[in-house]
Amino acid sequence: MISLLIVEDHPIVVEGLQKMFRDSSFAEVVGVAGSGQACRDVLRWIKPDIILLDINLPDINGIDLCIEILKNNPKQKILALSTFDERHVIRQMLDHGAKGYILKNSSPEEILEGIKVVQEGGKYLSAETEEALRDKSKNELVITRREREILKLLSEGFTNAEIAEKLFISPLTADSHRKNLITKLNARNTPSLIKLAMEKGLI
Amino acid sequence: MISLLIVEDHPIVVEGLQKMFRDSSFAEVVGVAGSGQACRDVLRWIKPDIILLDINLPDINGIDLCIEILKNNPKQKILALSTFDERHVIRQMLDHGAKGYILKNSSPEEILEGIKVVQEGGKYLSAETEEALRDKSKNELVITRREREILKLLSEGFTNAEIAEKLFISPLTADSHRKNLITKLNARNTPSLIKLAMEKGLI
DNA sequence: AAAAATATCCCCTTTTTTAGGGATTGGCAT
DNA sequence: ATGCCAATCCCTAAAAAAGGGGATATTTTT
Repeated sequence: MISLLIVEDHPIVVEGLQKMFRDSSFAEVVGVAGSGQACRDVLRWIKPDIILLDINLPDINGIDLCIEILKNNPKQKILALSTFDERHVIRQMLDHGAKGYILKNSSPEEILEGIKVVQEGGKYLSAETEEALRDKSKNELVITRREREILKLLSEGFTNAEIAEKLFISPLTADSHRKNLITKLNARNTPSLIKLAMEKGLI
Repeated sequence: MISLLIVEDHPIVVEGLQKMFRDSSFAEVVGVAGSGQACRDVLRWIKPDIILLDINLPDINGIDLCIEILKNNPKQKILALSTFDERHVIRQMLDHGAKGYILKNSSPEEILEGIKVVQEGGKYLSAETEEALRDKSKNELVITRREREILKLLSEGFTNAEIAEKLFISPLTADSHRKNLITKLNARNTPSLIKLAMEKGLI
């Protein structure tokens, strides 16, 4: 029997998952936490085989919690749970050691399959997620730290000159970064750059 | 017994709701639809007392579906279901005749309470939702249709001149709208306007 | 240690936005 | 019917961004 900890703040979703595992024969829910803090508390007493970790928690984001959990227990198997809009997070979760990623709109079968695969030491990605990641790698969207910094400031309404002052660089440099961003994201100008960046979760 | 139709594309959430109503004594689920189209199909044969309508459906957005349903049957009671990030939508749903709004992270008690209230002809808003709306009205963020249109085009990277051409207006007019938007949202310039607009769900 | 990626800085011209304004129509609501 | 507000259009000068380059350090990665 695979033991599971559900970390998820939506009672409805928790109910749905519980039901699903009660009906299955190989996994059981040994704990439920509705927040990052609750998750920490539970983990002091319970060591589940797999943690189903929602990305959107009230007190902490999924990635940070994932990092934290794995720091304390590097072998912990974590399966990320999320809605579709957060593909950018998927990469980060997997990079930080999550063993899989499941969309909340996937079928019960898929979810149970994911649990099994992860328990056996594999990695699992929902079908749709794999597509999303493929798209992502096709786009080859790689933004540097500096560019992200500039992006943030641009989104806050600063001009090249103002950004330059803040970062102690030349306005021309700030402008170069901006232009590079526009090229990389295939935007038409700064406003559309901001939109695309926000859609991709870069801001 | 109150009859319910669940319109929701996440199987987990559907399970959770089903469970909740099975355990209750006064409401029962008479249908489930995972898309706008499925919802239309179901409604041809089933007339539920209340429709629980998710805002995020794969084929149509909740507001449009809400409008459509109410056009065909103005007395239909609709309870909107959503996550927290979509406050902006709440207003619109209620304006278009939804009878209430429930957050997916509210407790089963709240949800059942909402069902009861709506069935008795009242309106129901999750506690947190009411707060959100109050905040909103404090902000007094009122955007006209035209402004929203301009906003969208700006976010797609069109210049005043291009927008003017698309909408058959003068570039000066397009610019006026843009300036008004910047003032209304208290932005510094167009890029920051886009960011704020996206955060507030205007785009 | 060499290669690749990143960050930095520069130039020029044209287009676009910004920051102030102000003014007129047409529709909807009271 | 009258008043409000949305939508429309206009002006000017200054500032900023777009579009097109190119070049040199400085990290990182291999």
